[in-house]
Amino acid sequence: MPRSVRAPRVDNRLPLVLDAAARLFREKGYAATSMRDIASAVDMLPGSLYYHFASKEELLVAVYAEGVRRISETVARAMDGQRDPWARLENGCVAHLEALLQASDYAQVVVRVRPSDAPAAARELVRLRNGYEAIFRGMIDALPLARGTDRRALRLMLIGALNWSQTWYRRGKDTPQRIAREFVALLRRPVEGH
Amino acid sequence: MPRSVRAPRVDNRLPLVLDAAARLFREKGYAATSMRDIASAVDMLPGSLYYHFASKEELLVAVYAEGVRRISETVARAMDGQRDPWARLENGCVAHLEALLQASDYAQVVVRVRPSDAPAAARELVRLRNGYEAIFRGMIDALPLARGTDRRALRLMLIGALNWSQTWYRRGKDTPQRIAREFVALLRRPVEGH
DNA sequence: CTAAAAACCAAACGATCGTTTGGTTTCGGC
DNA sequence: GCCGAAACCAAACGATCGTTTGGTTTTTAG
Repeated sequence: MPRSVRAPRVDNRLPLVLDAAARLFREKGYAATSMRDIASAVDMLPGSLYYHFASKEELLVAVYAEGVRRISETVARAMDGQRDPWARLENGCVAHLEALLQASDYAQVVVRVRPSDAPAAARELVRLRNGYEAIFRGMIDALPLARGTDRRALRLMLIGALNWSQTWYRRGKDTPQRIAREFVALLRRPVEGH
Repeated sequence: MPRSVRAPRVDNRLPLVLDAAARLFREKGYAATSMRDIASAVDMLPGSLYYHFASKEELLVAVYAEGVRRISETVARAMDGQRDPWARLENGCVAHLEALLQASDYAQVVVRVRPSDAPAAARELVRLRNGYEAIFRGMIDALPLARGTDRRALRLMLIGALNWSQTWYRRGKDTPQRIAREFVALLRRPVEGH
C-alpha cells in the first residue's frame, strides 16, 4: 500500500504530469483529453502514466484534489487579517476569482469538470468540492443580514455567479477584483431606484 | 443546397435523432457521447446519421440551435402580459429556470456544452447564445435602478447564478420558481442587516 | 403505374482510445 | 560499489471512435 518505502527520486516527473493534465483538462475538458495528450505534453509514453496512476479517473482525482487544495488555501489566506464579515467575504470572493480566472489550471478544473464525467470517482469529487464550499458557507453565515434572508440562496447565487464568470471572462477587459467586488456590492446595497 | 425539393417522408426519424442527441449531450456531454450512442438510441445504424448531418459537430449545432429557440420562446412568452419591469424580469427568470431544470434537454445542452467543445462550430454556437442573451439584456436595461448601478455586472451575475443552478439543483427539494424568485429578491432588496 | 428522390442498411475504413505486459535504465541507501 | 526499488520505455492489446462507400427499401409526385 505505501507506494514509496524510501524517498522518491529527484527526476520524478509526477509534478509535471499533474501540471500538464491540469492544463489539458482545463482547456479541452476531461473526456476530450487523452492519456496520450498528457503523456506527449511531458515527453512520456502513454503507458508510463500508469506507473503513477491506476486509471485516467484516478489522475483526474489527483488534479481535482490539488485544485480544491489551492483554492481553499488561497481563499482562507485572503480572509484572515480581516475582521469585518463583509470585508472577509469580499476578499474571499476576489481570491476565489483570481484563482479561477488567472492563477491556476488546477482550480479551473474543479469548476469545469463535472463529477459525472468520471462515474467511478464521482462521489470522491463531490466530497472534495463540498469541502471547499464549507469555507464559503462560513463566510456567508458570519454576515449580519436582514431578518428572513435566505442564506443558502445567497451562497448559491454568489458561488454560481463567480464560477460562471469563467465562460465570459476576457483577460484584459475585466479583472477578477472588479468583478468580485461588483458582485458583492450588488447583493449588499439595494439596487432598485426611483 | 436545398436538401428537399419535395416534401420529406412521414417516417422521417430526424426529430427522434435530435431528441436522443439532446438527451445524451445533456447527460454525458458532447465529447463523451458517440454517434453510435445516438444511433442505437433510435435503433439506427451509425452511418445513417450522416444522411441528416455531415458531421457530429453539425448535429450539435442543430441541437444547440433548437435549445436556444426553445428558451427564447419560453422566456419571451413568460414576459409579455407583464407591464412592470421587475415582474417581467422575475417571470423571465422563472421561465429560464424551468426550461433549464425541468422541461427541455435541448435547453440544458446550451448551458452544458461549451462552444470550444466543437472548434469548427464554435463561432456559430456563440452567435446563437448571444441571440438569447439579448433578451436578458433587454429585461435588465428596462429596470429602474439606482444611479451608478453596473447593469452589465447585474446581468452577468443573474445569468451566471441561474445557469449554475444546474449543478446543485435537486428535483423535489427545490423548485425553479422558488429559486428564481429568491435570486431576484436578493438583488432587489437590501440584504444587509443590523 | 412508374420514376426518382428520401431515408435508410450493411459493412467496413483508418485512427485513436484506455490500458497491459515485460523489459530497461537510473538513482538512493547501505 | 552494489543492490533493489523507482521510474520509466517499447510495444502491443482489444475496443471504440467519426466517417465513408455502395447498395436497398420505401414513399411521394406526376
